[in-house]
Amino acid sequence: MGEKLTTLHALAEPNRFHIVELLRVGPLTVGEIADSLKLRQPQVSKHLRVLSDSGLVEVQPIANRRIYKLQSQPFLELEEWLDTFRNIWEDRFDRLDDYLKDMK
Amino acid sequence: MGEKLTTLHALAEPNRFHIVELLRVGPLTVGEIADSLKLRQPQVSKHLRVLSDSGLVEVQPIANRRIYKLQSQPFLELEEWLDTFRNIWEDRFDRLDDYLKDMK
DNA sequence: CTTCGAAACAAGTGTTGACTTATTAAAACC
DNA sequence: GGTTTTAATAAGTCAACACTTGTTTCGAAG
Repeated sequence: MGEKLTTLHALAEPNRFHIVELLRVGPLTVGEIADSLKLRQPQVSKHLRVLSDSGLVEVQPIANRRIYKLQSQPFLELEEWLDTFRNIWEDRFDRLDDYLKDMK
Repeated sequence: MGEKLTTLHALAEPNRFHIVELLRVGPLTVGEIADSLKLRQPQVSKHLRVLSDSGLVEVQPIANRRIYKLQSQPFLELEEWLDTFRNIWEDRFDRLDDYLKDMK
């Protein structure tokens, strides 16, 4: 799976998306996230696993707890990809007409 | 569901992602996409439905055929959202230290 | 060394959704 | 009007995955 697809897949799940929004304020532990989202701890761990595998999140174990924080790379790469579409919107001197001509 | 989530969900499926990559070259009919991806026509129609519902794609019916083309808005909105993270990477004068202090 | 707290791991359940084949709808052509 | 083509819709199957409860691991503290 391409890394862009992995990133998209990780972000597309509502609760994981919510976790990312929570983490943008600052690092959080598993328990804190579980409380916020009203999810059970194991499920939160699963979601964090997916986010971690996709590189969107990083763990830092402190004693008992594991502190999760956002990681910039996947976000930046996804934004780069979206940026490659800009050219398309701009120099679209309507290609649809050309297409229709070819069809005859 | 938020529109960002809808967009992410639509893009996160590998074949739909592939369809978007095909359409960036130019508009295509259902049949052309099905041939390219080696998928059956009904499945391609389903995928296009999802893309259309999310606003990523627009239809233009010409006689028998339906021509699909990309639509810029959802891409731009998603990029805007990603852009709001830039601040975070920059002014992160490591908040992790603060967090650890609070925990004691 | 026993207990307590936090979080990962295991196994099972239910739902979502990607695919299949078959059918229908609608436009073009004979 | 019947046939052909293109694509949407319907119904059913199967796999992926979000969630549950229960158990295990591991560090800290008594």
